[in-house]
Amino acid sequence: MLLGWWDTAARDLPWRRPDCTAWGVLISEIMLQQTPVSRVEPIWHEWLARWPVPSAMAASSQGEVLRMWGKLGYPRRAMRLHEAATAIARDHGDVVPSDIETLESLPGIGSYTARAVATFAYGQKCAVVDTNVRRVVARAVHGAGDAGPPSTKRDLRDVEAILPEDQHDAAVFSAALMELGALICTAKNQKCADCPLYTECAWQLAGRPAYAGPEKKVQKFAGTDRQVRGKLLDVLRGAPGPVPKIQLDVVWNDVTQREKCLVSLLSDGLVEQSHDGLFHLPGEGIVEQSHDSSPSARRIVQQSHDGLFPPPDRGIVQQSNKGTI
DNA sequence: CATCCGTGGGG
DNA sequence: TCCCCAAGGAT
Repeated sequence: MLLGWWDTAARDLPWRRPDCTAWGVLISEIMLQQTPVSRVEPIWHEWLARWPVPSAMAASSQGEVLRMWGKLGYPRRAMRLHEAATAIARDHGDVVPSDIETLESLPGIGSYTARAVATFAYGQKCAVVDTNVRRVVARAVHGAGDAGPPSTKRDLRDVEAILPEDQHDAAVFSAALMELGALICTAKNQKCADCPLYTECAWQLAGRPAYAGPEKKVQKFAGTDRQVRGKLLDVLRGAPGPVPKIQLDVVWNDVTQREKCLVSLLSDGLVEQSHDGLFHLPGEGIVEQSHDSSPSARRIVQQSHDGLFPPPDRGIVQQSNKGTI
């Protein structure tokens, strides 16, 4: 069945190897949220080499993490992972927690990721429900063409109901369910002929009826704030240091949307503005050696002016380093 | 519960 | 070309 198929068909991914730490598993799970394996794998290796333990990442700036994140997308994931690393180092002895409740209390870790870490890093027996699993269950168990809208409670119950008794088997089963959804029981162009569940799949036995549920909405991207934010952040990622606002202005014509997105990036902590008016990744502002008695003290250079942002009538964001008026 | 949050590759 | 995603989470 599924366990046998796993032994022969599972991909040899680095975060599945026996010597991979729970920290390595956690990083992979965060990166794999909405991002394909092929793009995650090389970055994952770089991250593990650079930050072998959570405290190592906690010691780096957020900007450094964002740079290493590169273009994996949804950079808030990187910010939250940095936050989580800080909390793990500070509150959990630099050890990734193993219980679902504690994991879920960490930023960026929801139901899926908490259960994935508990299962794949610690071998626990618990339901792991992602979009692949929901689709496999919808077909193999319910005979539907695809999963309907998520229903956390019901989805969890469905998977718990089919989990093997044995703890180790259950963990492998969970991984196999996801792998089946990723390789065979895909959303489109599914490879039923190669499926280990072919003879018992409810969908197959029912003649593979088309999906009947509510239509799934496809998110637009072109022209959205998401695209604009991506362009703005890409400028800062590509620059070695703080940049003047004019370099951000050129990436998008619509001034209103551009300003709105810049403000939202500042609000999200993905971008910072120095007192000299330049924009930079978080933690990468201009610093100078302090003249304080304490040798390690550093501070952001401050220039005299009336405030970070100019009065509303002069626009949203300060453009020069001359201060207001 | 619906919407928002990036990105690059495949059909 | 354009459309549709690909191992979610937070609000």
